[in-house]
Amino acid sequence: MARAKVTIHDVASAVGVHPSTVSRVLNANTRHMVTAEIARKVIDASRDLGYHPNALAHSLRTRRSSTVGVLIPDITNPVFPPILRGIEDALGNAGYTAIIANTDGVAERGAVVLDRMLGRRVDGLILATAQRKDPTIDRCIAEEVPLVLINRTTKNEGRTTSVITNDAAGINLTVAHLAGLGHRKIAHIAGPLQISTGYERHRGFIESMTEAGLKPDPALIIVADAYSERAGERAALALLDRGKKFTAVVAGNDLLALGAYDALASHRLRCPQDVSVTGFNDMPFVDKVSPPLTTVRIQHYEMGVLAAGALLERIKEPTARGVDIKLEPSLVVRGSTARPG
Amino acid sequence: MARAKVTIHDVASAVGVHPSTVSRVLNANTRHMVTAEIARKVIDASRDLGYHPNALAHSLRTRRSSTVGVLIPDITNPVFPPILRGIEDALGNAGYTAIIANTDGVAERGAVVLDRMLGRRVDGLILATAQRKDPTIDRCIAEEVPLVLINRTTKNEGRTTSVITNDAAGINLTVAHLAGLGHRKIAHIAGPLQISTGYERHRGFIESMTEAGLKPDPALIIVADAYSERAGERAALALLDRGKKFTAVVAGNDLLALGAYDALASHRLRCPQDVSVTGFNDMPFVDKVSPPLTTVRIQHYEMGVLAAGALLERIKEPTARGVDIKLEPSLVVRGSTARPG
DNA sequence: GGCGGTTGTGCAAACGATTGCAGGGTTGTA
DNA sequence: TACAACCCTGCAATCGTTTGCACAACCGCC
Repeated sequence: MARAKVTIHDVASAVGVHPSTVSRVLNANTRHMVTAEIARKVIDASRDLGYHPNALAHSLRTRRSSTVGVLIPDITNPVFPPILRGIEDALGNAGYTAIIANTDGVAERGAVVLDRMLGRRVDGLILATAQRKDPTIDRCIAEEVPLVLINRTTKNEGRTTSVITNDAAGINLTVAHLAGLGHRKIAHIAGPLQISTGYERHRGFIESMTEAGLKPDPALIIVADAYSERAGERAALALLDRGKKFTAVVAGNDLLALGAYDALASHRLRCPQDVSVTGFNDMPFVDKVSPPLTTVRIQHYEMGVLAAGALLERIKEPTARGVDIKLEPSLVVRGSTARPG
Repeated sequence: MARAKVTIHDVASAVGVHPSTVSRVLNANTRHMVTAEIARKVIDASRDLGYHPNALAHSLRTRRSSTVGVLIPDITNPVFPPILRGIEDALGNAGYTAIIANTDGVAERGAVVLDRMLGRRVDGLILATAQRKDPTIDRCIAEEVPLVLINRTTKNEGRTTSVITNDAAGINLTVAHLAGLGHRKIAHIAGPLQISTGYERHRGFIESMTEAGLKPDPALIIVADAYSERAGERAALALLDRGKKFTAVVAGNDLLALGAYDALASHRLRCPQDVSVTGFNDMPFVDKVSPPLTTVRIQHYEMGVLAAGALLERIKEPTARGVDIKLEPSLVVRGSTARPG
């Protein structure tokens, strides 16, 4: 009842003190300024009246909203929920609230979403949408909003903080695994190269092949236009159309790998007997697909927690130089890779 | 630059008018109050200065935050992302922002999260966490916060609005399908009965069995203690332990079904040759598991959109009587069901 | 030319909190 | 007893908008 109404004034007049006194009592680090007895009365009264502080008024006055914005491409992509969960848990513990928005990877949508967040006076931002060259990021830097990039990073040297995976190392694990099984003709379905993960994994692929004593064949490398099953299927079909034989395909992420499954099936190729496939991310349920996907495990939840922590740091210390936290991935071998027929 | 600073006052003094005039210009439905020429000047100036309205101040004054809270059990459960996407898309179009929080289904966490949301003065709430008897809901009703339940509903007659699936009808589809294949000994792994989905699907199971001319056998019905894979596995194992034979199991949702997969496998039972399995929700990627899961498809995204729409209605018309929107599910037959051996 | 009716703008009080400053009361010391 | 040093509490301004009200200027009309 009446929750909408009771303010600090009501509590004040109930106790018979000035609103500022109530404020001081309710504020942990000014409470010592007021007599214990009055403090108790105030606390009792605010409980009895059902007082709940108005965060809006608080934020307006203090210029801190205890809110951070999180931009992701699409919550429907299974990589993100665990990351978000990590972010929310860590922020929640610190008394912060996350506002999440989907951009679908289109810059224009990102801009309006960003506007909305800045309008809400978020204290900081976590971006999972970074492109290697990214106007959204430039804008944030210009506006001096504390910023942390997650999962993907950008070209900006030292101007941002990021929490990412060692993508090249991850790909190296897959290539080494496949080479160890005896594969020599290994294809690569790369993610979009304007995204750091696509770029780095592609670079890692070429390096790892060379390292393994294999020549990366340009005819066996194709770049998908998005991180989605459909894009993966299209890319794999295009690869098959080229007619160049291969016994394994390293996909830029799990969705692309699942798309490749479909393409192979439509060509009556069996996985792993005819073609081995690897993914990247170890997103939920890829252990249950058929065949269970061999993939690179990244630390979703931890990335979220670390990113949130890093952001809170930056909010406290906005001038600190950006750091790059790089987590090491691991290989999870399942049923989608085998010796070449 | 300097975004933090420029306010309506700055724009006003730049143009040489009073702040209230600027406010009127920037507010679509008061703009007609001011001369076209001045309006143009104000608009130009606010663009040039890079003015962005402070949503906090706006909300404080108008008592509308254009924000709604969304409570879900766990974003990591794949049913929710599509629902959330629907909610966010619909809210976004209306200029509203969603704040999402996970409760893990524990009432206490729900209470603190709710506090936080009310503190932020959300204009309304969407709950996907409803229990059949739910203190959170009672509190919302008491506080007169516009409320919409999604996916799960509650006992409160007519006091709430909800957007749910016809759960009993969905289960009926699976039972009819299995009965049609020739199954007679059909088991049921129910979801928690304090949740409406668990309750309704359980009720639907019993009805459908009777309808199909089969006697529901209490020894073949077990209630899982959560909607999770592990709970599904435990329940299925317990069922197997009872030693009573069955040739099909109707699971309360997809996660329980996947857990049942594991339990069957550990008993060297093949699906669907030895035991058929059905799920509920048709969550993403269950078409890719092995065997592809026969399940009940619900309209995730649409539920989200409808719930958001209904909430916006209620915000506009808070006294309107609650309605219950019930969406019809459909059966998707895949590889996990077959004629009994 | 005076008068009622628009029209457009300014004024100032909100919205609900926080906080620097001032003042009244108490205590301790000389 | 007087004075300095505290310790509490109240006062009032402020955060950035919105909005009811007052008021001045203008219009047309008789």
